[in-house]
Amino acid sequence: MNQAPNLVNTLSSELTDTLRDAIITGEIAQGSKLSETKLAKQMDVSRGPLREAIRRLEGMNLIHHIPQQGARVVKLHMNFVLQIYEAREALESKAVALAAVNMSSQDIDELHRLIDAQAKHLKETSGASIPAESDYAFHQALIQGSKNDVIEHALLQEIYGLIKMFRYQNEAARTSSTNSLIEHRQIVYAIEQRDAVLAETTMRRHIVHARDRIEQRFHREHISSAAKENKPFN
Amino acid sequence: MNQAPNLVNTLSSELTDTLRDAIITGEIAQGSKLSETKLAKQMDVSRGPLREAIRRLEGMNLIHHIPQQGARVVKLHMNFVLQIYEAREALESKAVALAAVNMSSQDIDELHRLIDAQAKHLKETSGASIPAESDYAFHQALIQGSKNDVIEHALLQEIYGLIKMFRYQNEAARTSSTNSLIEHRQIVYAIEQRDAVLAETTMRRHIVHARDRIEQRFHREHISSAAKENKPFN
DNA sequence: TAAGCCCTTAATGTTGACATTTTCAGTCTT
DNA sequence: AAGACTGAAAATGTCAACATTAAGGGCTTA
Repeated sequence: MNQAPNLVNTLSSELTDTLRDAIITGEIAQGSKLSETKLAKQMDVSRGPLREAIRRLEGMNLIHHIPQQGARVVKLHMNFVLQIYEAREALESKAVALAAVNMSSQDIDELHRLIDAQAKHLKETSGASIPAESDYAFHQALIQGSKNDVIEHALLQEIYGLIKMFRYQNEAARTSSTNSLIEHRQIVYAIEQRDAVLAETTMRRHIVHARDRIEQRFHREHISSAAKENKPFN
Repeated sequence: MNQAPNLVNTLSSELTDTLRDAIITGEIAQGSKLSETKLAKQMDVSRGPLREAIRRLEGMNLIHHIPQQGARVVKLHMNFVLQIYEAREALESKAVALAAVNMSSQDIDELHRLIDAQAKHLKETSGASIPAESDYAFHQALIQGSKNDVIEHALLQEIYGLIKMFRYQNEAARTSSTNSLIEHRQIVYAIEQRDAVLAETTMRRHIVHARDRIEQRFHREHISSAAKENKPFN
């Protein structure tokens, strides 16, 4: 009598989620040290599960750990953010190319539902930006549509945590309105046509656009500053 | 009086390396369970550091862990291997495109040294295959030449462990002789010309070739077997 | 004989204490 | 006053024991 896919949350996995969210939202600041003893007291758990959570977050690129010195939250330098988007470009463009081949028609229907929800939201709020959660849901559906576990793991576990962190802590980095929706439609259209090359190209452009907006915004805000590469982004 | 970048190996990191090698070589078989209690006794350590090592290997995709049930070594199905190579294709082709822009001339000199060593080896052994270590060194130099930490991490921590595991446990999957060397030369040439597009295209072809050889070999060896996708590779 | 239940056993999850290393403040020396 | 040394305090690394959950064998029963 089991079968049920274990909703049982182990303490260590709960801690992972809690810390992950705290890092993404900036509740735990970039570059700040994660003291095991302090956190353990503060959250009223022992250090064992906490250490495991930290190891996992290390694997998610959210934390940098130095032996015998402890763990720190990563800092989102401009260069680092651009590197994140380069990795995302490589992986997610490949993901949609595979999705164009591997998605079922039910999977594609789901894409339409997600896009329609975005369109409805834009209409109702008359042109504001797409909610972050809705955008993630769309991209996640695409990524899972690739049916490639390795790419899915790399994107969802290693890349998207960083992207969420960056977007959450940078007001202006939220996905921009109608342009994104148009690009989303183009991607779904390409997948519907089972056109892997078109899907890949369109997604690549979608991400490069996002990357370019970030770069331009940074240059606008730090025009006269030297050594801009090593300055923290916000 | 320190500065020295800490050669001090913590026990948990030593365990990580030991287990990693044991998994890659097949000393610990694919799909077999990693019992914490048994391993701890066997290696004469406590379970704490061992658990951390297992978490890290989990992040490297070498181990699959199910809460309350334990950890198992991954199985290299054909489909999984092909997925690994698809992820590698996406990431490493982007890596060399970036390397063509970002590598210093000293970095490129190093590439030449690595290739010359391969050529020398082929000459001396008259056409045998390039040693695995030499091939890894070359690809690692390229990847690090991208100067992109995210891509580097994804490839070196998540992908290459699996590739080494696959190659080590499949005699015939070793890199094949002179063709590879030619392709290596072409990649270095493209980087020297600072031609990102050419470098990317050449690397993509290099990896697709490897992937195709794997697929063909599998089909040759399992012609009449149904459900070949879910059969373990070796 | 096969299916289901119970109980024993063993494994994973968690905790608190101990060991070792790092950090840092205070002192001393030049 | 600047720098190096010393020692106390705190942090990370490690260990062994406890708690809880899953796994396996034997029994009963249909």
